Amino acid sequence: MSQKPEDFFKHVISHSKEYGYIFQSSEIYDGLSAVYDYGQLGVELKKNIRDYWWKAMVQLHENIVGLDAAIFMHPTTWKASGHVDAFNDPLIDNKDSKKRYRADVLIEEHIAKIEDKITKEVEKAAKRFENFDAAVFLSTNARVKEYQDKIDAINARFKTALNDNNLEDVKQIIIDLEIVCPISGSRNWTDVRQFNLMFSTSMGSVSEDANTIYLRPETAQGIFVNYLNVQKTGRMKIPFGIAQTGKAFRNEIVARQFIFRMREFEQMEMQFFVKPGTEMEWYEYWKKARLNWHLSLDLGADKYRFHDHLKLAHYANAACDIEHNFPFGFKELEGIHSRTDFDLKQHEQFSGKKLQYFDPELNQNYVPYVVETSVGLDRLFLSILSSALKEETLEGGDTRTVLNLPPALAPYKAAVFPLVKKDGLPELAESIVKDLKFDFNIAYDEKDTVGKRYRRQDAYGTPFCITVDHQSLEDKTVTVRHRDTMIQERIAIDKLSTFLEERVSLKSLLKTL
RNA sequence: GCGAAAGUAGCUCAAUUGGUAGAGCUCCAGCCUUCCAAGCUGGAGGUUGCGGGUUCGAGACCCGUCUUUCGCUCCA
Repeated sequence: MSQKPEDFFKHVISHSKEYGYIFQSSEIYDGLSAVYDYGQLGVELKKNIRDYWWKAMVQLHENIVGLDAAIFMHPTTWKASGHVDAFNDPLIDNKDSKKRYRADVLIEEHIAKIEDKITKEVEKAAKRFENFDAAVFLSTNARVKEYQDKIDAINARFKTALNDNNLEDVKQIIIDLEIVCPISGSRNWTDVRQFNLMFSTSMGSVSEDANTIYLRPETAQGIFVNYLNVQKTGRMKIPFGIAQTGKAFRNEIVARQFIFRMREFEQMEMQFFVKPGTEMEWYEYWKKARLNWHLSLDLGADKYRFHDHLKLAHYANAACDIEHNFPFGFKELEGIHSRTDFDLKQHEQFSGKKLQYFDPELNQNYVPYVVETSVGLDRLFLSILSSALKEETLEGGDTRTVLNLPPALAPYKAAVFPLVKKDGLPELAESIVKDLKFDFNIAYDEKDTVGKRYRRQDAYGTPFCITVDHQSLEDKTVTVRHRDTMIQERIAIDKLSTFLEERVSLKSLLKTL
């Protein structure tokens, strides 16, 4: 398509709405920012993607089992995971440069500058004196002490301000320290605001007794807190995995790009528990396995790439993303992280419960290491929909809009048409629908010319159209028209079920893995 | 959150310097009976995102607000 990426993305969005894939939430009330609903076709596609992932992960791996943990979790969970601290960033804007900074980072950078001065003093002194003892110098030199006192004072004040949630004082610290914006060089700051990326609500009907609880910002913790339950009751032996799909919620400051970054979204995660020291092997294994899964959708190998994280999160010793080429460029689709034993250790510490595994081969206990695969279902949906949407120019200059969805994921597997709405053709067509509908989601349409109906199903992404004509009454065969090639072939009615099964079932897709 | 652009029927878009809100497609009911969106007849669908202001008169101008896309920012 000779469209600008931006225009193509708008086309994806309008197509999604026009054909019932995605609607904006609460649209009649002007919508809710960055929240979307899945329509009648969208819910089918989403369900099929989820099913394909689930079967590929759980059904095809005897050492992976499923879980469905609640969205609400004990508040301490989020202290242990680090989300309470990490998701509470005090932010401040410079009014002149319009740049936003984390207030704590600005203050820490200021402290770092003072520390540099100390280092320089030490270096100077080291050159001047023989037998220089840095430790003695640090504790005795007046200038160094002055610097150090300054640092301690700032730290103490900042810590108090944060603990008391005293954002005015955080701003005052920045003003008192005469911190300037690196871009504009000005001290024209806004107030400090706290952005809590976790949604909270209260549990219990009596408000005084109400406990603040959070809507989970990730599904992983539900797996970690249940890891021992599953291991014991499922008699799981390491290495083993726990898979889960479900909603997570993040109060993003900026949530945009259609369903790419939503405030409410669905994750599909698998946490794989391994013996410490073997995690890199498994990390490589899952990198390959997950990329392979994406490639099986046949949307084009050039649309995927790995992006290795150079800066690792506090919990990880290796991490990468599988990125997909969205209409707005390569962006993260799935993350594969080697999370070490960080999460389980944290939960051991905060809960006081042992979360260890007894390894019969080693005859010893240990906290397993975890390799995580985490994919956004909504992002996957968007990657498939935007890769599948095509505006084709046919011979003769005609254009058609077609969704080349992987057949196994398409909302409708086939559509059945009577060529004309008389002569008993609708009755025969309906009897075919009746027969197929137990195994496949089938559409029926008898309105408008058959060509128009074909194009309508192309826009839906239906891989096959089955047309009943007068010959069908004679010899019990029908025309099957292929979505992608538009080629037609004649098939016996009693062979339809097998024909579809081979081409549109999840089984056919799973076998390619 | 800052900046830019935009918001008119289900979709894509019109509407002279401010002067009666329209078209195509879609949809619905019928006619026609045709294997790739194109025939005929009729019909439905709108307080122009919302609220206020200027004006004799606002879809258009001004202010506010909501939503979307883009850039910056953020993304444990």
